[in-house]
Amino acid sequence: MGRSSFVIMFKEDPVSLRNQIRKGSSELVLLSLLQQRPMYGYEISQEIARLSGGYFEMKEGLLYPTLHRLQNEGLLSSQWQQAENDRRRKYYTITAAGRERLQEQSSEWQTFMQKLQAIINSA
Amino acid sequence: MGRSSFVIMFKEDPVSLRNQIRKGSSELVLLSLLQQRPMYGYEISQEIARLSGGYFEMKEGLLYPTLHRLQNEGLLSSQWQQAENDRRRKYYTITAAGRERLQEQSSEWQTFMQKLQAIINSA
DNA sequence: TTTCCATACATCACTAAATTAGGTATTTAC
DNA sequence: GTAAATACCTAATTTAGTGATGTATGGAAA
Repeated sequence: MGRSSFVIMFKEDPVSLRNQIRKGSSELVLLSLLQQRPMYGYEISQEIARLSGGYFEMKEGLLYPTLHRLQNEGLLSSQWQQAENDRRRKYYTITAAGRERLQEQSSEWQTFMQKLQAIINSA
Repeated sequence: MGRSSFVIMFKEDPVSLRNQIRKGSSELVLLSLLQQRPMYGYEISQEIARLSGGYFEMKEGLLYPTLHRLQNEGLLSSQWQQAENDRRRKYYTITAAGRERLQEQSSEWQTFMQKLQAIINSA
């Protein structure tokens, strides 16, 4: 915050639609990103922010447990790798089962959008 | 189940994308419906199922508490009414604040769709 | 040189939306 | 007469996501 002076701070509403409806999209987001190329956790979180122009951010407390779960379900595999600067990174790769799941999730997402739009536009 | 015989039952996956991502859309759905006309709880739950072709269903355990919360926040008001058949119905009407909130939620939903689509299509 | 930020992984207590399962009461259909 | 539909409601539980914290290394600035 630095020189936190006489400014009223607005804590971002934790129950905004954005925050609420995003729930459940984590799996789709992770599988989508990893379909492009293998990535490591920290990289993923940055890509999510970058691609959405800062709109989304997946916090570590959700990111890592979710990656572990997806690997556990056989949708991802992981390999430790050493970066040039000697930092350890765990790269996640999407599996065949993961690609299948992604297809399902994708079309489910399309349907969901249409159905919700139907309700919103029913006026 | 009735004559539960030799049939493998497929319990609907409770963690499908549909079920997961729907979380958080309740407020938007309710405000959208009530913008059209005042409705009572039971009617709302049927409209949601009808408009989405059975895709969505809002259970009572979510519907009623959410209606109460929205009324508490000043987004809805309610009036008891007697139907012809003498059944009591509690009609909910959207308030001015509710209409404002609906506009916010609507445009937030549009943004959310675009941003998520950007990630999905980033391949 | 030590202090701070960024990188990179991870877990844990908590919050709150949604589910499941119960309850009351009246009307309608078989 | 009893089962299903209508019509309201609440309480215990589950679980995705948040916030806080912890470990460790690398690089930049002071």
